[in-house]
Amino acid sequence: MVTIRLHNGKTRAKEVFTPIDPENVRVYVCGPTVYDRAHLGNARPVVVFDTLYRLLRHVYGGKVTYVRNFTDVDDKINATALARQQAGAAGSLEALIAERTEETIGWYHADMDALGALRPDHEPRATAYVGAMIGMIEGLIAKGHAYAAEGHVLFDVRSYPDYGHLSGRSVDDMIAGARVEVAPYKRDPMDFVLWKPSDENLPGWDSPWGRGRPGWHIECSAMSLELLGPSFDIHGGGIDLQFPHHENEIAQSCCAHPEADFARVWMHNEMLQVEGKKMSKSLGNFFTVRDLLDQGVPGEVIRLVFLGTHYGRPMDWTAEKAAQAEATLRKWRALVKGVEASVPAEAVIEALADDLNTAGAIAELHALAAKGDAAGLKASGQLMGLLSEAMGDWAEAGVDLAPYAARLAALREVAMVAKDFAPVDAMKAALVAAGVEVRMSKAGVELLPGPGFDAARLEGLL
RNA sequence: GGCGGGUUGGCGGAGAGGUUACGCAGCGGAUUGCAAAUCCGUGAAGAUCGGUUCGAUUCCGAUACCCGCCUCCA
Repeated sequence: MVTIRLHNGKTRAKEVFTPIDPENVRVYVCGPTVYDRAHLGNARPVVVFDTLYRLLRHVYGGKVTYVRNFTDVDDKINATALARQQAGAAGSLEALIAERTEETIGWYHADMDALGALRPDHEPRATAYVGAMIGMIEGLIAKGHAYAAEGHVLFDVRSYPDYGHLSGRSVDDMIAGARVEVAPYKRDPMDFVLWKPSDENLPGWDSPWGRGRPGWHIECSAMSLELLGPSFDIHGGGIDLQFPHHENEIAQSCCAHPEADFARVWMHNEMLQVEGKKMSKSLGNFFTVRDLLDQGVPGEVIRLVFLGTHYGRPMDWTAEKAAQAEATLRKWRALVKGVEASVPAEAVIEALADDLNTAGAIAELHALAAKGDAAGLKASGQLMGLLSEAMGDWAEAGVDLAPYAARLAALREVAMVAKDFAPVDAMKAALVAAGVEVRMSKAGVELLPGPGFDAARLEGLL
């Protein structure tokens, strides 16, 4: 059995990973709020934890349960639906909200599929678990960890001494530096909402505290409990969620089930950056996965760029990296074409097992390519979600280049005798201009589609 | 202000207390009608200042700069 080591954010140390139940390794990752297209930053945790999922499945023989939720209760979704209704869209607010979340989930699936991310075993929607959330909130009130006030239910952070442990903060420090306005009904400024009232313009569910909707944090606590139980192995998400979201999840879940561990290992991916800054709408450096795909950047290329940097470090997205990744993948794809995958290389598995050292694993892929082990390269790449048949269409020419190769070879034969290479060079230049890589040797002529290949520009070359 | 992360060769980016990361680019060579591709070889590093050590880029401390969180942004 391969020893997996993971950096545990709870202990701030790299630890040997030992599953609670090797027959069912359980992972929960915070998924998207489905109000709009996923931006490139949203894709990083997807690729990171997809790679973890693939590794765990490889090591534990597929006995892994991976849950990633959809947050479909959110004020931004409500706002979109309300705006559509006010613009004259037909249907109830609930129906318009459902329409919005449905289309967004569809986009999300399409975009993440393009990155080679496997679908998780469960993708729960928060709206389907409101009953479980209400039950959990009732339990917290009964245990003295939460209180109702003015239609809200709040978590009492002072009732949980470990509050702040994950993010390394003390409640007193947080209050000192807090910039939030404190609602008058809070017992402590850091108390957070478990349930809040909804007016008639907002979706709501009946509860012991009146018609309302759940707070964000309780959603993940309830869904992980329902699908994975009170103790599970790994909880993942972006580092920006560490506080307050994950801190609050821990408080809720550990207070509701003090006998259990909740998540044993916490993994956080660092932020994706563009030009050295976090991607955000306010900075104007914002673009979606779909934008890149539409620009012709293949999902496989995006994935390889992501895997080039360790998940725990900030990663800068640049066009230069995309170009290099594309060139690398073209080379590898040419090498593994038509080859049957064997088994993933030991060195690749070792690298991945070392806290998901994907950059190290890529170095091993280069080593396999240099050795000419195409079968091992293919299998190893596929373990990392690369080099699959399904993702490879972008690297294909889409047209048969053989006739062009034959034509060029014929011109060359003539030129060799006539000592006039002008016609050969002219055709070669045209092919290169169309993005074709031209390889001539004693053995003959070989043509391959290269970066920026454009079949339309082959017109008239035969 | 509080908390956390980072600073590696021209660029990207890892591991390791002492031995080549790796990729791209560069340089030299083989090969080629010329190229491309490929192959062989090769130079180049660890923010600054201290400390521990026989030895640190790797451990510890300080300084500088960068980034993130503290706002339901992954």
